[in-house]
Amino acid sequence: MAKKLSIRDIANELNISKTTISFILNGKAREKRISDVLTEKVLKYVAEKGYKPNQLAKSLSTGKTMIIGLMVEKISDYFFAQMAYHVEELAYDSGYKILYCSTDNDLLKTRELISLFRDRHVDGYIITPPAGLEKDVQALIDDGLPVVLFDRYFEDVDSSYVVLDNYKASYDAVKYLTQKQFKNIGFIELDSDQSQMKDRRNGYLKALQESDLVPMVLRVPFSNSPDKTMKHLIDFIEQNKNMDALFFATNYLAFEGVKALGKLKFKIPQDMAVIAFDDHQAFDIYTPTITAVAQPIDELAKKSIHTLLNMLNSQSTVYKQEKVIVPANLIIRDSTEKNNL
Amino acid sequence: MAKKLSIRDIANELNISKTTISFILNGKAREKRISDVLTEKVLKYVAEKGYKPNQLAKSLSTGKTMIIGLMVEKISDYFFAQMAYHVEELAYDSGYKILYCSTDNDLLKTRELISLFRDRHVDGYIITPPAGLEKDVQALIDDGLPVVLFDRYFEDVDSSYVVLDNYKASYDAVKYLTQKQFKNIGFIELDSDQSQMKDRRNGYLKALQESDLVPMVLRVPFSNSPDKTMKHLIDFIEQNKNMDALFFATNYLAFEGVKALGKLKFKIPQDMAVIAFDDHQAFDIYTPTITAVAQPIDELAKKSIHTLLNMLNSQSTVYKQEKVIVPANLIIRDSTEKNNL
DNA sequence: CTGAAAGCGCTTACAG
DNA sequence: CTGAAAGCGCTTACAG
Repeated sequence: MAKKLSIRDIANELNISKTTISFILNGKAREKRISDVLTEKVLKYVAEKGYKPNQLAKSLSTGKTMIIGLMVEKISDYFFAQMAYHVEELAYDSGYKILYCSTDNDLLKTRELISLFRDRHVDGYIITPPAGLEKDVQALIDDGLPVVLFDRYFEDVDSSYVVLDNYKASYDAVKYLTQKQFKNIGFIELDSDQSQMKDRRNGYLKALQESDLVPMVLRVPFSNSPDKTMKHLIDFIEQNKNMDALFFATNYLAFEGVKALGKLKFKIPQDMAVIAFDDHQAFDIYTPTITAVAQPIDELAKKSIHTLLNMLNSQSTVYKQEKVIVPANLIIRDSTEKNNL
Repeated sequence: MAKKLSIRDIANELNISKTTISFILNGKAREKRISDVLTEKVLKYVAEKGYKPNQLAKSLSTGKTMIIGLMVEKISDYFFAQMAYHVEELAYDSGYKILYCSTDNDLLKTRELISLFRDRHVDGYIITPPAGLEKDVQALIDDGLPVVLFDRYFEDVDSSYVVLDNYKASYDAVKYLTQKQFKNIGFIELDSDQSQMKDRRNGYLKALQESDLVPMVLRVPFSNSPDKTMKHLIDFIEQNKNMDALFFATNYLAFEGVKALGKLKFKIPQDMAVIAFDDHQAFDIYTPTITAVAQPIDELAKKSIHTLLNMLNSQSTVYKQEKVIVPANLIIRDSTEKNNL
């Protein structure tokens, strides 16, 4: 490999100092009152030779890496994959690159990953935190590192975050069902106390309460195999014969639920209406199409990056911690439209 | 932020040289014949203080960043998202981190991204190259940088790659249809001359030829809107009334195709059998379930990382370029099983 | 067994 | 207007 050109080589070649070149390359020629002639000459030479400064050296001396650490629950999940795509695009537009990792919602793994990212001096963090990460997030903030939590937040930590309005989204979805005259609405959620789940549950409960309806809730253990989840679902459906609608707290649960309903020979929506939280491509092609609470992922990504960039561009390291709550869209499809049949 | 401990601080504190500490930290204590007592002392101190070496400084002096550049077509696509997840896991196991980006299959964008990754001195590359990237891949190889192409390859470039056996997978899928007595099998592909598409098309043509059947091929322009794609599909289906089976070269096309068939009131598989290339979660829950050619993504990811790690661990920078071809699995579901009805 | 010193390739406070 | 020098925090060839 042809040895890469360094700033020193250029300095020698052009018989000027590294300092001058560095100033010119960093757009400080004017500020440092370097002659236009010299500036031109250096810029021309650099363009000709295709010189690119070594970012490692630059980072070591400035302390900035221009890298954002993106820690999502699982990059392969539809929601996080979309998020990653949008975040990447916006970050690159601002000159930042993305180092990513999946936490698998595992506390110890996440701690390890934060430590790795710190060793690499990433400039800022976008994190979907697993339960129990409060102290670690606080530690990042205390150390003056820009952090934006995403998808969920901690009530006890004063951090920036960008989340969906899970409570209202869930409330609206259930309200829609009650308006459609469904009376026995089951809720199927993950066994998790993270904010996003809690808010979804509370929205459901609130909407039922307003109509004097009785809650029926199934909590599916987090780390269940698909088979076990299926069994839980089937039991739940069979034990609540009077149910006429099911609200699933995640799209994954909805997939399993729809399969379970199929096995039990339930017709959707005649025998059971279905709404899923978190939209998915597949909901639009399935027959019947599935009504879903859609998260505006591009919007969530945009707000996350903007919030982070604001912190990165701030002079102080005591950041204003911004809380951003984004409304969801209820996308009505066939799985709730009994009357259209 | 509490100033981070550096190797120099430790040297001062312990009254020994940075050299000695560096040797101990890098596991060269034995080799450098440093006393066990001193080694212990240093290790203990470091553990106590939670000292972590600055990776930037380390990278600058060793020239290794322990970062792999992952350049996929689009991180949000199911296939690439899965790939990213598996690659990440395996890379982290070997101490590597992942810097990722989406090429959008855009040649200029990809060139720009390679340049950015080079500036950051990533140690190796996994790339799903867009058409036209031959010279750039060759340049990386010539400069002694480890590169593994993924999902597609260039016939004219002697590079490592890991790809599916697209030709055989496609041939087998069509062969399956002919054995099922389908006689008029249409093929719907993207208008692309990249290796993966070409191999899929050729496998289809070969299988038809062996049964003396007539090809019917629709090429959908790459950058079409969904609406336009839909129109192409509907026209194609209407103009070929005799078709009894459709083979889609990508899962995205299959989604659109299934929608189109729905609009035209075709029943699957009675009026039209369907096979999709590249499996998708949704194919298993759709009614009827969709037969698909599945790519073993974990296997592809594993081979890619292993191939790259072999190069990274090699002494020489003139690497043996490995070509890995992975077989696909035909997953038979309801959309091809007329006789079961 | 251990350390002083040079080097990786940048930036920037300071001096003139 | 421009440059010599110190510094970022590591590694390692060399010397003893």
